[in-house]
Amino acid sequence: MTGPAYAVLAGTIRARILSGELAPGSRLPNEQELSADFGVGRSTVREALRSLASQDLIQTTRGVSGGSFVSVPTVGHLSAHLETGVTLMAAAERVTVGQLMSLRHLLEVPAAGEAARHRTDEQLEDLRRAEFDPAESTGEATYSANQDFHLVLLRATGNPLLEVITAPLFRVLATRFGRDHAPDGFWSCVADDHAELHDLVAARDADGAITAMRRHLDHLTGAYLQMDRLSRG
Amino acid sequence: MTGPAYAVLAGTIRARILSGELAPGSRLPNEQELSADFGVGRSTVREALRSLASQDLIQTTRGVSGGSFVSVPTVGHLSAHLETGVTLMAAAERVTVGQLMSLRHLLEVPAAGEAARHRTDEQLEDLRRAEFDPAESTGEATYSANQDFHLVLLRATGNPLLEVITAPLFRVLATRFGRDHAPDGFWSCVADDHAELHDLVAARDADGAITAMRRHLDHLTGAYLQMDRLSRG
DNA sequence: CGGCGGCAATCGTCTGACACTTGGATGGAG
DNA sequence: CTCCATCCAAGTGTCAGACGATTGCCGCCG
Repeated sequence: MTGPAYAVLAGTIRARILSGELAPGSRLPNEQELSADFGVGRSTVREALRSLASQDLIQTTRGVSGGSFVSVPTVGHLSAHLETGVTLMAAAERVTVGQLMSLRHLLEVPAAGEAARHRTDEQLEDLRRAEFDPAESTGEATYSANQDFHLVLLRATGNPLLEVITAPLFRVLATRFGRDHAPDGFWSCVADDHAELHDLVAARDADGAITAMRRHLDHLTGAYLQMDRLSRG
Repeated sequence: MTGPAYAVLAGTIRARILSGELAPGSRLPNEQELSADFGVGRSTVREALRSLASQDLIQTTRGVSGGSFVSVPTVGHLSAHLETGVTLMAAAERVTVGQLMSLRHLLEVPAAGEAARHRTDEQLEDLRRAEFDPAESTGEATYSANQDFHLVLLRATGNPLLEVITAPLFRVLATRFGRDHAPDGFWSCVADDHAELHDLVAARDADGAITAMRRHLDHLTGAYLQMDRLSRG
């Protein structure tokens, strides 16, 4: 094993978690024991634990019943990590707006069909709540509701990975363009598209939802590309 | 600000990186300065830095020219994080083999078409190198080459996000089923599919590549599902 | 029986010290 | 003048010890 002791230790524990030797929910030895077991100082142990914690592999609590517990990363955790990574890659111009939207097409168009087929009544209700009236709400609320609509639709497919992967993509786009001045009629067009999608999902019309989503994403792509050109001069 | 000091500090620095205030490549103050600036001990600073480092937001080196430098996460970093997350979600049975393969379909089938359109001669050569002869190589080598073939194909699309997202999916499947006993003729079928895909990409036949990839993934799905049923009894 | 205070376990934080790594500066040999 | 070995300075890496903060439990007292 090479590298600093904290990295070696983190790698060792990490491997034990990944291999299932340390089951989710189980408790790691306390910091003094780890320190003694591996023959390193407690600071070194703590640095290794911080490393694991920031990857959501463990969770640490204080108090008499405290300690470090193996935790299963949630959809939200994974999604958040992916979002920061994609944000930075986009900022470094290694990823373009067109590439982001192209991936959304690949994922969200079939997802709309799946959602139309598998949605529950409760999910349909969630979808309705995520609609908005562009004439009444402020920019902040519309921009948040816009994300929610797509999020709920992804969730209704029943495949959690779809949400993990796709949510970061549109969150990156939304935080980048949410504040900019959108073209005239953009938000009302979005609201119309969402309403249409809602109705098609309600009717379980998978083919219709697929077509509508494709058109909706085409609208978004056009608007985003236009805003992107403007912001770059 | 709530929570432990190391978390607050990590969040503060993290926000400065995400906002662009700390540019990629720039150097953070050394640990003593950070300690003084934020009024915390050096151990606390170090725990915050380990946290950021394990998210690939900074990179720390030793020596006189050492320190912590803001770093842009690479495709490999992101991909690796996603892989561990998906591995754990799959282990916790929150994600099924079918769902993993369904996502591969969504992403890799169109990717094959894109690769056929945009591939360079060099990438075609990489693709050829990633083929294998099931009669000659051992299980270990075939299993690694199988991954490489799909990886190279994704890379040839020119969209780095496609690789980031898709590579973890098939790596998870490969590490899970790579050691198991595959059905008779599985590997030679895979080799034939790869050879066919290579030829279609060479001929820049996008539609053909799409069809071939769809069939190839159908083969894989069948084999994986069968192995999955066996391993569960 | 219920509230309340102490108690123990554990993490959180600070201080100070020293070892290790690295790259440049220095100085002598050829 | 060039080249190589050596020393030095700036950082991170690691350890030991101490004390504070938090939390849940247990026993005491009303």
